Amino acid sequence: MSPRSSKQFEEIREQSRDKILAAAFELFAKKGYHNTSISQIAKQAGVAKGLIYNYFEKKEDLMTGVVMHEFAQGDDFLAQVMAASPGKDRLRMMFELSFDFITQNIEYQRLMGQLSMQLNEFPDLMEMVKGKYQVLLPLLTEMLRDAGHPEPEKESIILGAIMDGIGLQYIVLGDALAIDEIKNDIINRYCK
Amino acid sequence: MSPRSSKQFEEIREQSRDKILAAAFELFAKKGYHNTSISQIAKQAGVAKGLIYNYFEKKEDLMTGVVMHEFAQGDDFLAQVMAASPGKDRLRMMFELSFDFITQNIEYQRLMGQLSMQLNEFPDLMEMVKGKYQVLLPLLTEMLRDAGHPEPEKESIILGAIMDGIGLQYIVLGDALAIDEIKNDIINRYCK
Amino acid sequence: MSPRSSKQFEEIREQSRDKILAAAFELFAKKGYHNTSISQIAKQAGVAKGLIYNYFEKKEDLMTGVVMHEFAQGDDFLAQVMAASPGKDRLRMMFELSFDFITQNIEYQRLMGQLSMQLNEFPDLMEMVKGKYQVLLPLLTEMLRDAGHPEPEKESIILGAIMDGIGLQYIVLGDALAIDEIKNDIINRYCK
Amino acid sequence: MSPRSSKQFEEIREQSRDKILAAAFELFAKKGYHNTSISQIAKQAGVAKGLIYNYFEKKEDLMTGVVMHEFAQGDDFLAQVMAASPGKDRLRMMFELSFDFITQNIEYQRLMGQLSMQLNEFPDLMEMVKGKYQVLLPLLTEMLRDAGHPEPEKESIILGAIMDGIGLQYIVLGDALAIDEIKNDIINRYCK
DNA sequence: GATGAATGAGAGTTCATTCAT
DNA sequence: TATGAATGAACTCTCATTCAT
Repeated sequence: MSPRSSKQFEEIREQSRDKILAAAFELFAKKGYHNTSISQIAKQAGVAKGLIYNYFEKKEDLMTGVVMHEFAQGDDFLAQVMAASPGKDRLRMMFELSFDFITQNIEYQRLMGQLSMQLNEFPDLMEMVKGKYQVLLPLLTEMLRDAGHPEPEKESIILGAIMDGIGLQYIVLGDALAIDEIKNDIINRYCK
Repeated sequence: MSPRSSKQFEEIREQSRDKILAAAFELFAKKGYHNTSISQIAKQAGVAKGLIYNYFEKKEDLMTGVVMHEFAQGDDFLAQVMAASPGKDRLRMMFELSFDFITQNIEYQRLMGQLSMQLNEFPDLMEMVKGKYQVLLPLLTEMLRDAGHPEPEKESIILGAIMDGIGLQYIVLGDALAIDEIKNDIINRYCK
Repeated sequence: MSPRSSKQFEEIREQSRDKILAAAFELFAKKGYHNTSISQIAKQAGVAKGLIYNYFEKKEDLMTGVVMHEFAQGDDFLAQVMAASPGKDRLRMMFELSFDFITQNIEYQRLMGQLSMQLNEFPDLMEMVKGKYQVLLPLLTEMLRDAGHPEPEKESIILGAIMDGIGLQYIVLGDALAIDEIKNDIINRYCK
Repeated sequence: MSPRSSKQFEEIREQSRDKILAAAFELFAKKGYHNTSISQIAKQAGVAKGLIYNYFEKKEDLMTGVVMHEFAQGDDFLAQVMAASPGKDRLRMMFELSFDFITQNIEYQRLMGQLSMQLNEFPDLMEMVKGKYQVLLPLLTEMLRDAGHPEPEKESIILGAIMDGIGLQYIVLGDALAIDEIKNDIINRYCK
């Protein structure tokens, strides 16, 4: 009957929090934020409705939590890209991983897409998303410069738009979009 | 005394329907479909809540109605593009109008963006949107061919993605996106 | 362009009123009073919704109108019974017509049934229905007396209950009720 | 501190459910199903409107719940009848209890009456009501046979109709129906 | 007499949030 | 920490009724 150590509590908290975030992510992405109820998230997470409010003050905070959690995993993505040697190799690696991501994490895409269209609803996230763009764009510029592109500043903007546009179209068209051919085309263009 | 003629009734109906559609469009775009209530639309349109149901069976039908109404105006866009002489001129015209549209009809962009992220919620519109893409892509291919591009099929897909991506980024970043420079860059690339 | 005579107006009024009453009767009986909307009645009657309010102040009055109209036709029923010669013949005629009525006018039965269960909702009709009972019961007593029954007062009450009960059961059970056998049994009992 | 045990929850649930059912029963019987709103039931039960939907998915299910609850109590009635010794005594007991029931549970009568007139609206209940009839009729036949009636099959049908008819008339006429005299008459007829 | 667009109160229902345990 | 019963505001949708024509 000894009281649990604060470390044990911490672990329990983290486990519950993760279960809730995972459930929320899946449901928000699949059915949309407004079509997902707290009850459904609780059921999916296997916890009681009330518990969610121990970790998140409002439903909106759940969305914020989910997005931040997913963003954190975006760092893995970046790390993998950066692990490749600078130049065309790294650029190719970036494309490979990006196209894999687009096709395999369509849930994530959809969630971010919803978010982007409704950023005024989630003011906390607005800055975070904008910041993400401001961070990624220079990295992309650098990759292009390393790969020998003559106008890396201009090109990075265009390339960023291309990748966003492909993600968007994949959400809408699904496999009706010949994404493998597009991928090859893009790699040929930028990595010779 | 005598009842209104059916033509009179038709006019009245059209006016009311238009008021409702305009209000719904504005609110759906600004606040999102689920964040917009029928009451708000009614108030914005200056009609009673119940009247909306004389024209649209369900809230979902309002969304469908709005999108179809906006799509119809997309035909004007196309007509203007086609009015330019084939070749680089037409391509340039397309870019000019597209960038104008992106910056001036951000409401429309936002509505379409939301729709794309939530297409499974509006099955009627799903097909319409896909169909739109299938129609526009070949036109774009043709314009590129007329403009002397060596690989118009491949390029049209990339160009489509670019334009979608720019629209998406403009929604998120707003004027933080240097859209005029992008426009000039694009025009230089494709129209020499 | 001569003004219509008041007699012509009267005819038009009566036609419209009858169409409305017929539609209301059918729908009230089939779907129930509360499940029938004025719009549905108007459509079924082939008139505009507003016209109904030229003839009936409120929806409730429509119910009253329908019931009174149907009651009036109950007089035909009575007349037919009375046309038979007094005694067992008349009683038999009453049974024949009653059972025919039960099986053929189930709509009417259902309407009256609803009404009976909800009389407090239609105070105007309350007295009318009670009055009907007070009128029919003595007639039944008389028929039984003419047919030679030893205790016609008591028996008429029982017989009235029997007929009401059979009607009720027929509404619920439909053809699962062996109504022909019951009819024969009853006729044997009362008409030797 | 610690959450309530599931047994505690169950008790709470049962109490609330009963309050709601009791309120719904009273209001449905008095004012009719369609004239009773969920708000009124909630107020009468002393709970919030939303709570009702923790226990019943739809308003229709409330009706089903009410009827099943009342039916269950009908078993008590049967048990009491069966407690009397077979033969005329049991039959007399059945009459005594039935007439008591008719005059004392007019709410129940009215509810069942409404239900019968609107069975197509409650398909779940339809079968239950028919089943009830199929069960009770043979019991009645048996009682008549035990009481020495020469034609118990035929008579049970007539007797069932009589009792139904009396109940119906009592709903409509109330105390204008000389129900005590009828009761004595019936008992004299069937129990010598 | 006849039309149907318009109104708005009120219905059934959902759901984020609270709270006693 | 964890539970789920309870709340009530807000939602979508219906419909009796009105009224200008």
